[in-house]
This record gives sequence, C-alpha cells and structure tokens, in this order.
Amino acid sequence: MEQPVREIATSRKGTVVDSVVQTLADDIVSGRLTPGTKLDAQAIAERFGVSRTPIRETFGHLAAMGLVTHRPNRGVMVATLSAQSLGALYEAMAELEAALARLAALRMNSAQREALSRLHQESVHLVRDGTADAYARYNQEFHSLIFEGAQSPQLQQLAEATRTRLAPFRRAQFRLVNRISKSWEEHDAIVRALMAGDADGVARMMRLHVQTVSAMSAEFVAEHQPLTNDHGDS
Amino acid sequence: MEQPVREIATSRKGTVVDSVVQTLADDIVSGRLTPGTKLDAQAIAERFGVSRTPIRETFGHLAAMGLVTHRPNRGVMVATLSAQSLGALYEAMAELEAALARLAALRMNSAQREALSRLHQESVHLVRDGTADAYARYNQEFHSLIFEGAQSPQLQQLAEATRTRLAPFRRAQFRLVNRISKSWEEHDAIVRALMAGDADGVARMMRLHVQTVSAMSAEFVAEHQPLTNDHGDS
DNA sequence: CCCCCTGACGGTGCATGCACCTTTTTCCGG
DNA sequence: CCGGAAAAAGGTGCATGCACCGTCAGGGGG
Repeated sequence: MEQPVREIATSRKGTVVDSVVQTLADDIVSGRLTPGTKLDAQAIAERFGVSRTPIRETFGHLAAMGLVTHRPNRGVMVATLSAQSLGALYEAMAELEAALARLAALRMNSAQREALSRLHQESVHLVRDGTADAYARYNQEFHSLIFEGAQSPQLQQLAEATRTRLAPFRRAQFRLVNRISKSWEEHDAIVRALMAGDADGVARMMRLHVQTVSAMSAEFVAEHQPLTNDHGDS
Repeated sequence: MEQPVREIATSRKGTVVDSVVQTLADDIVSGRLTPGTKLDAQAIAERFGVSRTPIRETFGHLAAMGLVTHRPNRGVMVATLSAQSLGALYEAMAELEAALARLAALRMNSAQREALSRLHQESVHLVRDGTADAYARYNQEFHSLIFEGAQSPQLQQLAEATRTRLAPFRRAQFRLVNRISKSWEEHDAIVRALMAGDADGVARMMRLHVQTVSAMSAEFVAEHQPLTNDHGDS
C-alpha cells in the first residue's frame, strides 16, 4: 500500500473535518459532484487520508446544509430536488432576497450605494460581449453587495445558505437566450429604486427578479436534467 | 456499578443519534440546559448509555442548528448570544414571519382562515385570566397556523429553525406586564388585515409585531440574564 | 513577590474493530 | 426458464483505544 494522496493542502488547521466539509461542499456546489451521486465514505476517507469517523461527521454537516440526503444504513447521496421542492426553495430565496433588498434600501450608506451603482454600471458591457461565467460572477457580486448593505447578518446567512443549496441546480441558467440582458434590466430597475430609497419597490422588484430566475432555472433543469425525483428512483 | 439508565424509550427507531439530538435540543429549547452550560460528551454518553462517538455526531447536529457552539479541542456549550446577535436573529425572524404572513394572506383557503379566526377569537379570555404559559401555547399555535397557511415549506422551515434558535431566550417574555394584551391586539389587527386580503399590510404588521416581541425579549434578558458574550459560528 | 516555564491531568479528535442492516447473488422449487 | 427465499458480501453505525491539544498547578528564575 502506497501512502494515500492527501488533498488537504496545509495541515495547519485546528480542524481536519472542516477542510473536508469545505472541499466536498465546493465539489457539490460547483457541480463536480452532481445530484444523485452516492458518496462512499470509505473512498472519501482514503481520498483525504483519514478514517471514516471524521467523514461521517462531515456527512452530518453536509446533510445539515441540505447538500446531501442521508438515509439511515443506506448511505448519503448528493441531494436531489423535485420540481416542487426546487420551486419552494426558490420562493424562499425570493422572499429572503426581497427582505434583504428592502433593508438595504433603508440602510446602505452612500459608499455602499456608490459601490453597488458602480459595479452595476461597469457591467453593462457584459450584456453584449460577456460570457455566461463572467456575468454569473458579476451577478454574484451584485447580490452580495445588497446582502451586505442590508446589515442583517442572520438574514444574510440564511440567504447565503439557501443560495448554496440552490447552487447545484442553477448551474447554467445564464446560457438561456436573452436571460443576461433581461437580468441586467431587472438589476437596473432595482438599483434605481434602491438609490431612490423606494424600499417596498425594491423588495417587490427583487422578489420578481428571483422568481424569474427560478422560472428560468426550472426550464433549464427540465430541458437538461432528465429526472429529479426527490428520492427513490430506479 | 449498576447498568446505566438509558433515557431512550423505545429502541425501535432507525437512528440512535437522532433520539439524542431530539432530547438535547428539547433540553436546550425548554430551558433545562441554559445558555453557557458546557456539555460533557462523556457524561452525556453515559446518560444515554451509548459511546462518545454518536454523541460527537449529535453535537455536530446541534451546532448546525445554532443551539450550541463548538470550539475545536475545547468542547461544546449551549449557545449564548450577544445582545446584537439576538437582535439580528429577531430581525431575521421578523422578516421571515412577515414574508410568511404576506403569503398566507394571499394563499390561505377559507377553511384555514376560518381556523385562524376561530383560534384567535377563542383566545380572548386568555388576555384576562390566562396564564403566561397558556397564552404562549396559543401564541405558538397562532403563528403556526399562519406558517402553514403560507404554503411555503422552505420558508416555513427557516422560520421554525430560527424560532428554535430563539427559544432559549424567549423563555418568559409574556410575564412582562401588559405584554399579553398588547400581543393580542397586534394579533387582532393581523387577523383582520389577513381576512381582508391586505397582504402588504399583514406583512408590515407582522414585522412590527415580532419586532415588539424582540424589544420585550431584549428587555427581559437584560433584566434577568447578566451576560451573554458570543461570537458568531456556523 | 510576581511572572513564566514546565510538567501532569483531563478532554477532545481520530483510528480501528465489530455487530447489524441492506443489498445482491445463488440455489432450489415451481 | 422464472420466481422467491436464503445466505453471502458490502457498507453503515457504534464501541473502544490512543495520540494530541488545552488547561492548570507547582516550582524556579527574575
């Protein structure tokens, strides 16, 4: 037996298990592990050069995040979502983002408003000649700035957790035709209302914006991902 | 050495650890374990007649719920919240409940509206001659009916999780003078707006209602609980 | 007298081993 | 040849043991 290849870069951590959580969560969020994939505790343990005990703990964390589902005595697999569960998650996301946007409209200081406005304006060119990835990065930053502007750490955390759960299913929504330009226009309306201090208007627009994304994503999933029944397949 | 007394009632479940999670979570939520209490893995293991391994996993679950904080190599303790963290949590709760109330106003069917209205009307007498506990139970039921009426499972779950996190700190807010009658009046306004289908109004009132509870709770905590320093944690 | 270093102690984090549950394969009856 | 039951194989859940880290007490140096 040759020594196993440890993926953990620096062992200077106070926690071995958290590294694995980070890595696996990123694998799922980034799509390297697709929904439905079964996670073999032994294989992962060997992959990280640790025993199964911390891996089991890792699975617990991932399950708590909703990234994997855990059936007793039957292992864990990357979470799959039925169409309605996905819709429910998006609805939650829409309400969370609407609430955060409303608070942001009430609380952002001038520097933050400036930063948001600048980011948004500088992204105009992405609409015409940006890649889906580049726009996705801008989009992420846009929403993050609003999250921070809301100055509501717990609500922000809930939104980010929900965003993480949704990540495996939002993979490539910006590839849909015209989605980028529509998205940018929605952002534009949001920015203008936010600058004007129209809190309720911002909330309403943000809710609609996320709902639109939801519809797009559902469409995309329906086209590209044959199944997604909650559990129990074959 | 007599055999350890197992607290787990029936062992006919599919998960030994979940029982412990349930029990400990309930101990914390109900106040039997107060914030700041250190949890000794060995003692708990013996108490439930199991080894430390599943207890460690249990701790992970509780930490994920935010009920305990986990310092690496230094054990876990029942979560304490600083005043500002508590405020942030209540703010999140207010926004979640407002969103749920708004959806409930849009989606509740007549049977659900009827049930809510009846519950609320039948609780009138609690204002004058009910105990704090009795009113707390009605209050719980009131909010639960609205949660269900919103028909948004994910958002409901977030709200319930947040409610659970807050539980250790809301212990006896209804003991404050006049709180019960004020609370009932707020509920009354909410019910009337909800029956009228005024979604935005319901949301606004619910947000204010929870914020009021927040202020009461903060006051109560300030009076009865000397300290609570914390540090955020996943 | 106070501070810091050091050694012992307690407790956590992880490895390993074993029992049970699930699943699959095989064998027998129909 | 096919269906079902029983046994084997694989994997999960938990117990136990050990190494490392954090904490605290005691002693030596400043």
